[in-house]
Formats: sequence, C-alpha cells, structure tokens
Amino acid sequence: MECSLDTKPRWERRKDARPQELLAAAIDLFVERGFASTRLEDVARRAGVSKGTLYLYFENKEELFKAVVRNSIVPVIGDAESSVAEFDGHSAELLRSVMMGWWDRIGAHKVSGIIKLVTAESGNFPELAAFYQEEVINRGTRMISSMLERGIARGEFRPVNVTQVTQVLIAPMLMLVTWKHSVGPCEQGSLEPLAFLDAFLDIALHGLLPGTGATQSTAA
Amino acid sequence: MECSLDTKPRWERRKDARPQELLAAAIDLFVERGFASTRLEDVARRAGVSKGTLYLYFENKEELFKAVVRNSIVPVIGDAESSVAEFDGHSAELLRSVMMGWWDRIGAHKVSGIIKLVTAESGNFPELAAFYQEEVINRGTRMISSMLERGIARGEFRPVNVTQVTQVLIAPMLMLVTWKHSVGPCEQGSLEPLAFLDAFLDIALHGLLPGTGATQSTAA
Amino acid sequence: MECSLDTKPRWERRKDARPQELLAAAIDLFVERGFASTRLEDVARRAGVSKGTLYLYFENKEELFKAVVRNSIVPVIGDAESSVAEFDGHSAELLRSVMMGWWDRIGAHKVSGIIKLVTAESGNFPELAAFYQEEVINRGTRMISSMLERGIARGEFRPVNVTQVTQVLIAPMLMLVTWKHSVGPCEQGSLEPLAFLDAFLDIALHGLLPGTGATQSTAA
Amino acid sequence: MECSLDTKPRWERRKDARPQELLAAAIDLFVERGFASTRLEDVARRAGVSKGTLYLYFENKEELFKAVVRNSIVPVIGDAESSVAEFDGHSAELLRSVMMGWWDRIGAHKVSGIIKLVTAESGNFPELAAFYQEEVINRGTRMISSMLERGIARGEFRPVNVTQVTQVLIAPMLMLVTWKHSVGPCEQGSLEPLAFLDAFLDIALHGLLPGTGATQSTAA
DNA sequence: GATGAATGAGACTTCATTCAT
DNA sequence: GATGAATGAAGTCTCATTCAT
Repeated sequence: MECSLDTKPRWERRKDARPQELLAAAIDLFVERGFASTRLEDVARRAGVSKGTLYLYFENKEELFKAVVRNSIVPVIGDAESSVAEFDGHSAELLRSVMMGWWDRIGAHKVSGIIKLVTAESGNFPELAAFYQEEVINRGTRMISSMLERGIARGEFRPVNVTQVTQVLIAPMLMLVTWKHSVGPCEQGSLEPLAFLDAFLDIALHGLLPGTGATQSTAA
Repeated sequence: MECSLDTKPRWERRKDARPQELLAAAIDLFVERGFASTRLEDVARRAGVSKGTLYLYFENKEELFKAVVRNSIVPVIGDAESSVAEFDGHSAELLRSVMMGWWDRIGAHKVSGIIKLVTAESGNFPELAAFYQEEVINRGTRMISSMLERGIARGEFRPVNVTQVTQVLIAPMLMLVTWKHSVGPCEQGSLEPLAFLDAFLDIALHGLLPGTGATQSTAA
Repeated sequence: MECSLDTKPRWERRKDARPQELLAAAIDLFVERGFASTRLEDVARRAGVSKGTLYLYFENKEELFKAVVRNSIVPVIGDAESSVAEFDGHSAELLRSVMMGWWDRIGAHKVSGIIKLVTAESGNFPELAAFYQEEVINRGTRMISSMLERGIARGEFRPVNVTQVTQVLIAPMLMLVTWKHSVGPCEQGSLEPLAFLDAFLDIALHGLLPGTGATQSTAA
Repeated sequence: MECSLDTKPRWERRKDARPQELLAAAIDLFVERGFASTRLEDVARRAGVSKGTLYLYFENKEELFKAVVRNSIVPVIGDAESSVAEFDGHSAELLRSVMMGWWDRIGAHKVSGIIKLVTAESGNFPELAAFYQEEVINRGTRMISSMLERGIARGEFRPVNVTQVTQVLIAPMLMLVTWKHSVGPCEQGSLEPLAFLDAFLDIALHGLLPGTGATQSTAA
C-alpha cells in the first residue's frame, strides 16, 4: 500500500526535485565563488542538467539567487520569529538563545556563506541588495529590536537606544561569517565561534541589565 | 629657491607622478567596485591616461592591485612595527595604542576598503590572496603576536594562547571594515567605531591582565 | 435530435478541433509578431495545449506557417477563381468585383497580416517564400492575368502587356496591407482603403478600355 | 606638397574610416536580412574586423541601426528640405521634383531597403520605431505637408485635407520599396518605378489643381 | 614613453525541437 | 494522443590584454 501515496511517474517526481537540486548546486557555487563569478553553466552542470534547463525553473541569475535566499535563510528567520513570539522567560535568556540558535541553524552551515556574499557584492548588484535588505536584514533587525523592546518593557533591560544596540548585537554574527569565509580557512584552530559568542553575550547582556551604571547609549 | 628641491622639468615630474596617479585612481575604484568589477579602462580614464599606458607601469590587473596594497597598507604596517619596537611602556598601553592607531591610519580611511575587498574576493584570486597573506596578514599577525609575547615575557599579560588571542584581537578590526563597507552605508548613526574599539579593548585587556581568574585560553 | 449532426463524443470533437485551434492561435501571433519572432510556446499556450502537442499536428514551425496560409488565404483564392470562371459580364466589372472582394475577404481581415509578413520576412526563409510564391502569388497572378486576357479576347480591354499590367493591379493591394500593418496604426484617419481602391480602379480601368489613347505599355 | 594635408599616421586614418566601413557593412546586411536576423558578428566580419571592434564604435545593435539611418536617409531628407525651401516655381512642379528625386536618391538605392526593414520590423522594436518616426517619418511628412500648404496658399492647389493627402502621396513610395524588396526580385520586368511614379503624379496632381470638380477630401 | 584600436574568449539568455512517460 | 522537461546551438555584449604607430 505504500506506493499508493505516490502515483506520479518517475519523470514527474524528477521535475519536482529539480528546483531543489538546482538550488543545492547554486548555493554551493554561490558560497564558493560569489555571485558574479558563479557561472550558470556550472550550476547546471553540478545539478546534472544543461544550461537551458536552469532557465525552466529560474528566470535569470538574480532570481536564482533570490530563490536560494528564500530557500535557505528566510525560513530560519520565520522559525526564529515564532520562537521569539512564544517565549515567556527572561529577555536575556531569549536573546542568548536566539543568537546561539543562529549559529546552530545558520552560522555553522554553508548558508552563512550567503550572508558573506551579500556583504561582499551587494554594492555591485543593487536589486539583490534591496531584496536581501527587505527579506532578511529588515526582518532580522525587527526581530532583535523587538526582543530589546520586550526586555525594556518588562523591566529586564535598561532603556537603551534600541536601534543602536540592535546593530551592536548584529555585529558579532557578521564578524563570524566574514571570518569563516575569508581569513578563517587560512588559519587553524582560531576563533572558536561558540566561545566567542558566549563571551560577547556575557558582556553585552551585562551591559543591558538594569541597575548597572553603564552610561553609553550603545551599551557595548 | 623654489626650484632647488626639484630640478626636474615639469613634464618629467609628471612622468614620475604617473604611477602614483594610477594607484590613486585604482584604489578609488577597487574600493568602490571590488577587484573583479573594476575595469582597467576606468582606472586609466580616472588617472587621465590611456589604457595602454597603464600597462607600461603595471604588468596586469593583479600586479596593479598588489601595487595598491604595497602603496597603501604595507607602509602603515612598517610604521606600526617600528612603533612597537621602540615602545617601552606597559604592553596593555601598547596594544591599545596600536589598535586605536589602526583606526586612525587605516580603518577610518578609504584604504580600509581594500581589506574588505580582500575578504570578499580572495577566494576567486588565489594569487592575490597569497600575496596579501604574506604582505599584510602575516606581518600584522606577527606584530600583534609579538606584542602579546612581549606582555607575557614582561609579566604584564597572563600566559595565554598567543595564536588564538591574536586572532581575537584582529576580529573587531575586521568587523569594523566589513560593517563600514557593506551594511554601514545603509544604516544611520549606528556602531560608533571608536566607542566600539574602546569597549572591546576594555574587555580584552581586562582578560589579559595577570591575576584575573579567567581560565578560557582565548580570553575573549 | 441535437446529436444527429455530430455523433462524436465531445472529447473527440475536441481532438478534431485541435488543428483549427492551433491554426487560430498561430495566425494571431504570426500577424502580431511576424514569423521569426513568434515563439511556438506562445502559440501552444494560446491554443491551450502544450508545446509538444503542437508537434503532433505540425512537423515544425515552417509547416505550421504553411498550414496557416493554406487555411486562411488559399481557400479565398479558390473561391475567387470560381467566381472568375463563372462570371459572364463585362471584364471591367469582373476586375472591379475581384479587387473589391479581395478587400472584403482578405484585406480588411487579420489574414492580411500574413501577406505583410511574407513580404517582410520571405528573404530569410526561402522555403517559405517558395511555398507562398507557388500557392498564393502564382495562383493570384494567373487569376488576374486570366481576367485581363479574357477582357482582351472579348475586346473589352486594349491589348496590353498582360504580365506588367497584372503587377500594376497587384500593387495597390500590396500597398494597402503594408500600410495597414506598419505605418497605418501610427496614423489616424488617413488612407481610406475602399476609397483608395475605388480611385485606383477608376484610373486603371479607364486605361484598359479600348479606344483611349494611352500609349504606355504599363497602362497605369 | 600634397602630403602636407594629411599628417595622420596610417592607423589613425584607418580609425577614422572604421565607422564608415562598419556602417557600409551594416547597411548591406540589414537590407539583406533585416534587423533581427542580422548578426553583429557578420557585420564585423564583412567590415574586416572582429566582433569586439564593432562595440568600440557603436554601443549596441540598436545604436548601430540608428547610425545607419542617420548616415544614409537623414541627410537626404535634409537636402530635400533645403530644396523645398529654395524652390520658387509652381507647387506641382515642386511636388513632382521631390518625388522623382526621392526615387533617384533613395528608392533606387540599397538604402530603400532600410525603409522596407522598418515597415517590416518596427512592431518588434518599439525604440527603433520611435527613432525612425521622429527622424524620418515626421520630417518627411512635414516636408510634404509644407509643399501642399504652400500650393494651397499660393492658389496652386485646391484646399484639400493636408494630412490625408500627405499620406496618399507617401503611399506610392512605400509601395515601390515594399515591392522592390519583396516580390520585386521574384518578378522580371514588371513595375517600372519611374513610369509608375509618373503615372501616379499625373493623377494626383490633376486631382490637386484648383478648378477641377473633385469633391473627395483625400483627392486620390 | 604614450596611445587607443583591435582582439577573442567567455558570460548570460532564448527558443526550436526531441522524447520519456 | 498528450505532456512538458530537457537540450544545445546561437546571439548579444564585456573586458583584460596586445601592439602598431
């Protein structure tokens, strides 16, 4: 009876799998070579299809890239947003769990290369930059800001400048991916990411707790 | 008396200035557009010469880039090395002055874009990466490591894992340039670099001083 | 009783209708975009079938075009040939009725776009040109020539150079379709086709009647 | 002394000649194959240069085409405008001389293929159509209309609807080029252009003269 | 030294046609 | 019959590099 659930002929199942195969090939090559230097022919070849086939599924190179982002990063943001909405403990715990979770779900994986790629090339591809800003940066920023506001509202954080602190919190994540995809591979053993994040959080959260005398609005 | 300092006729001074004019044009465009996307024709035009002339002074695009690096970053490293060698105060002071000096001499200027460029594109240009590793990263790393070793030897720092701590110290500088040349331009007001470095140094130096109970070898 | 005229089940009627649906879609697009620029995928989509299905009915793009011509222009020529054969009035009347009928049956309709298309693109598609020459131009030319010969034989026309006068008579029709499908859409109100044809016929027939002193062999 | 007039080295003279060589090759191929079907590589090869060279002189295919039009048709229009402005005989004579001159300067030459090309393909290249409309059609139309207005103002023509009569006068020219570049090559001996124009002018001018009882506003 | 014309490999994208299901 | 996924040749345009003058 188990075959009754899939009545599609094989080639059709193949078709359903194609976009994923292409996206998998694309993320590999985008991460490896960047956006501009990745040739669509290589993406196609790695997915085991011809150049033209790629265009059956993606309108052009930029759309392929957007699809990669939508497929790899955006869902993780959605999950994180849900977690944030449901969480009901101390805001410091929430912040810590989100940032450590970011490393587990994004930072440690290939997909982190996409973040590095965007910082590296967005200047040359404005439409891509705009898309990424909208779909990733804005949502991520809103999420972090909302955690800060939650903490302030509940009296768990000092009333800091939310915009600035948000960016300070983004900084170490940006650094980790930059490091990982540039100097990291040339260096051995250095910069243990989890320890780094842990240390960063110790400092940052300490600066956010109420009652401490920090006066800098950025709280770093 | 005005001619005593330079007895060459004007056109010859012009000729001698060519490489500098080309390097100035090149750094502008490399920083603005990255290595691969910068067209040599644009470099030549900005320097007010023809494309062919560029090849009289630089063998090819990669050599031009190397010359830009040698011209802009390497001297600053040399100066810093001298300062380190001559310094005779407390190692924590030395470390602080080198990193704040890095911001004044490099981070705050256009040339910081070269650092970002290398992190962004070295994957696609191995020879460039090797050159930069040799001329900049290795020397910079050695310099920082030597400061740490000096501090340890003089009993001013705890005996930490020098290699790892070196990279931890590099990290905030890398972050600042990455930020400045990617998300920075899209955000307003955030991440005041000097405050950020100051805060970082407070923490890092605190972790390096002897007598504090930190046990993590990365000391971050 | 409703089924007595068509005993086939609906899907079979549908199947029989396929070629016509495809031809209808094809003529629309050929007229709109020309031969080379019409994509078979668009033809198929407009007919509501897949690209592959189109190839079940037509060997390739050229055969599809030939079928369009056979389906739309050729029958009209056949009808005209019959009319000519049966007509027994004055040859001038015959000529006039054929040309005005051409406007009613072809010139005023979408199918006139096919004529324009052929003049526009036959240079790039020799096989198409040969087919059209054979199926349309030769037959049309023969028909017009035969009317002239009839008129001369019956003493209703002067003995003119039939070949040349035939082409002079074709010219205004060619002009009308060219105009209609190129500059026409950009201009308002101008060139009323029926008035134009009428005026042309007045002149041409006047030149063909015996007893007038015209000496030019083209009789225009 | 004859060499004193040209002090340029040969390659520079070559450079000056390049655009003309390319335009000559381009007009040949555009006329032969149309706009869409002409490959830039073929244009380059015919001019004896490589593909890339073409792009040194013309930004893209459309600009090349515009340059061809500017180079071949536009000057003739300018000349005609001057002739019209200077003419001081009877308007009928002026009209006749302009239309016969059009045949001598344009209709009889390769460049007439450009006119046919535009009627054939403008639907698929709106920017091209707009350019041609502006640079050729509008100017040509204005010129013809001005002749009609001149004739009416001087009492040499009846007060007709200028817009419509202008288009009627354009029609035979359009027909001649259409014929010449489509069916013409397949037919022998037919449609003697000068005789055709002559006959057309006889009729049209007769219809324009005052005192004749024609009542149709288009005067055809 | 200086020029800038010329090259040609290589990238993206399109579309008629085929064929396994 | 019907589908639509897959192919790959072909076309436009870019740009690092060369070289005759």
